[in-house]
Amino acid sequence: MDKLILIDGNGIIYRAFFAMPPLTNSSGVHTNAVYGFTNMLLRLIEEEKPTHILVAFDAGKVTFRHEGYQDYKGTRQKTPPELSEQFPLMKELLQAFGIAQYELEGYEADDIIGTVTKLAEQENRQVIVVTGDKDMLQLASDHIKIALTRKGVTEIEMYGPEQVMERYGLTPSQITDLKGLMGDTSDNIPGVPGVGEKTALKLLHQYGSVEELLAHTDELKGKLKENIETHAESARMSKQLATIYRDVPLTQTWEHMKFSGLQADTAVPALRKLEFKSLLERLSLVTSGEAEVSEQDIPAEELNVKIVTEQNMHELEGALSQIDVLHVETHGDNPHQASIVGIIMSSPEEQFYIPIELLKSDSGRKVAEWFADSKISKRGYDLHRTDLALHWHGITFAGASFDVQLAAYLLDPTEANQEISDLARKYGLPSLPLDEDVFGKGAKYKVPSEDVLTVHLARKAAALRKIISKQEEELRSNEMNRLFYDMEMPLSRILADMEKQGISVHKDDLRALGKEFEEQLDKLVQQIYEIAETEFNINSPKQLGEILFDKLGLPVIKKTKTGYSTDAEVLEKLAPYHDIVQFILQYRQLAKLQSTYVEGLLKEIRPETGKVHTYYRQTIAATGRLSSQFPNLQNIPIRLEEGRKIRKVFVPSEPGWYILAADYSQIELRVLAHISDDERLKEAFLHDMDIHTKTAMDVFGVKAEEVDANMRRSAKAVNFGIVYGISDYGLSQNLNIPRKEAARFIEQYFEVFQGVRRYMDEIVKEAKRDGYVKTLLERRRYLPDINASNFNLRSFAERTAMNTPIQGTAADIIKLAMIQMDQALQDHRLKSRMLLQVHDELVFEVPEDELETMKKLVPETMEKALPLSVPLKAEVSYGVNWYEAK
DNA sequence: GCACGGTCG
DNA sequence: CAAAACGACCGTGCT
Repeated sequence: MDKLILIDGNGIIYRAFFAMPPLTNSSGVHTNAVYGFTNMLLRLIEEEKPTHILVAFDAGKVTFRHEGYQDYKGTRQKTPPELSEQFPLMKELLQAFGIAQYELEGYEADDIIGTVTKLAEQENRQVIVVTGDKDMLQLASDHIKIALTRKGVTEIEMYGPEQVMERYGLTPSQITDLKGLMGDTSDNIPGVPGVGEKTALKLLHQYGSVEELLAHTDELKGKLKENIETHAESARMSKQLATIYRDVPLTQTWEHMKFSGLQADTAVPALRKLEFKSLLERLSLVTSGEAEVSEQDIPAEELNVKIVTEQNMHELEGALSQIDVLHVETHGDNPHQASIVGIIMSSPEEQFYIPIELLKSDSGRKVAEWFADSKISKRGYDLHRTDLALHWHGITFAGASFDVQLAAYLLDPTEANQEISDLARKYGLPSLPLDEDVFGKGAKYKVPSEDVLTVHLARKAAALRKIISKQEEELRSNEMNRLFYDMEMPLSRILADMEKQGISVHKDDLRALGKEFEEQLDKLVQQIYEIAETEFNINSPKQLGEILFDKLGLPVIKKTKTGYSTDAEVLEKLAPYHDIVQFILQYRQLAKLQSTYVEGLLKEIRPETGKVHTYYRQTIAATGRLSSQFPNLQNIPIRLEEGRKIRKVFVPSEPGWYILAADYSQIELRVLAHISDDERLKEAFLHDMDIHTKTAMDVFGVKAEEVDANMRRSAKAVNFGIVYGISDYGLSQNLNIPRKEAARFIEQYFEVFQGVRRYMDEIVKEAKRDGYVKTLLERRRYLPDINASNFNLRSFAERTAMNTPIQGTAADIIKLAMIQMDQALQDHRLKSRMLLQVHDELVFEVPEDELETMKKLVPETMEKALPLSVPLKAEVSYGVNWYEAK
């Protein structure tokens, strides 16, 4: 028999909010009401096993128009933002649960419930109405039970007509009479003064209804008689007000309310997102079908995994054409130095574990050829790392066609480090033991026995196959196929090539530079100790703070969480007070160069090649940018001359070759001009004007020749601010001016660049509506805090909404340029090699006879990478080292 | 492992 | 009023 659970959405979430202790997820969004609601919901599903569920909401976005729920507090009050931010979360969760929700403009949840129960009545269906509002008892009947929440929402009490009679001695329909007499202050139902529940019940037991009572007021006496006669109209009206409307023009049919059990693949990720761990555990009790087994590991026998030896190698060779998933387990953060722990080659029917030594040996030749064949497509997790690790073990890897890690990154670039087990859980697949549990963590890392290892890797491969089909669907529905298959996948191979190639570092010159720094540092240290009249660790901000502020009594400009701030900004301000400060600033600068760029870089040079091989990570930056590690070659000094010298040690790897570098000019502002479609900004770039000068002219309303250095500097800061998601405070800090003045600049900017203002407004609105923002090429970034009540979180999300499409589109563009450049080098049969990417810059090493070609080809390719409504501009230069390529 | 500070785009 | 620019990595000190 059908059973419908009908929930008063607003009422329950409101009660849950006040009943539950405050609860926030790790990013500070309140979730307590959603938690309470969900807890109750899961319990009801378990206990009542409904076939249909509908959650009714008041129409309108955040305003409570309905009154019934507010008897809790006794007075009307505005919905706190901590609660209103939970409505979208709740609705999203219901959707993930496959539970119908309904709201209709101009009607309250009560009205919808009244109407649905009326229809159910007519069709002989069973309904449980879940509400905190006693008024609803009027709906009780043989078919309709009212589940009244008590103590918030954790307990419910079920009312049929008998229970109503037991409790009040009234029939359900008399509940309206009761309200008519006693009223309800929170609902603005006046009732009759002086009549409370007791009197009202007594009168109703005697007369049955408001009408009947009013017809017999002559039988009453004293004050009561007077009150009732005076307020007879109020009593009638109050009864009317308390009567639930039951004729809403519904568009939702019975079929829409159907509930066929929670589906783990959507419910699990939704609960995980909310960080409801205890509910996740309960979920297995109420999910249907497949999900029942989802908590279990796949039994080892079912994996059908074979360990490959010289003897049975032919079996693997025979199955090669069936292998559709590959997993290479590596150990070590740096893939250029990673060990290979194990390799699983997996087909839907059987899986093969092949030891790396066997693969390297003569007997493994055929399999190694399979790995190297770019025409054979390989699917797996982090194939970029796989490629590098295998490369340094002498195995060529080619033909990557689907990388699960990369797909997971595109589907949610902010979710950090999504391991295979995390993804299996996300998609409700059979669970995997954690790597941490199999191998141990950090220093305790240990490769388990071959049996254990083999089974673990086979489980991973089996999970990958299923994850891939889920991701294929998700990529397609997010319209990310082009981004994935035509951009990130091909780029992954190009990055690996660049990294394997590496860039030569002139070790002796670097050591010599270190020597120079050393001598200067020694002098500075002595001078600092002398002035301080004591020796201390200058590298310790704590000790330095004590010297500057306690001992020397300099004014405290800024504090950190743990004590005095001693950063460069503070020291600059302190410089006029004391000579020591200049020395400390110089010390800091040199110490940084020495430790990070001389010593750090020296450690990363491979003795065999004299090169550094960075590792570009494609799945870290939330905006779509690359990051660089071991060493980071994206933050080599350039702004100050002392540091810039470091660039002299980056040299071509072949004699007579050159380093050639090309960088995009103002790519982010050009992107902004395109996506905001701002006429003024577009015009500036169409005429290739100096954008900061042009901004100064427009903002300050002066001619080009009237723009002084200071105006240009301010305009430049404003342009940066615009790209970062402007705030008057941020600008005021940057320019060291009062906030009000910064606010004026911004206002003037927006007056002129109205298209930019429109873009900023629109993108934030879009983010609030969709929960994410996109780049030109459909790269997404979710912004869960965009509707947060916490000002900080919300503001941050808003700035991110403004910045990400800009920074992200710029990242898209240079990635396209790299792919096209890689192709161009092949097409032109050039020996030149692409070595580095630094966000808006590409660095090559080029033989002399290709210089002329490359000087044209590189900027042209970069400029054509993605046609926009404004031209892209790339500037090229070259020299005998990276320093000279300026 | 976290806090701080500094380097880049 | 609050609190603040966007995105990264890495070395040192200290718990």
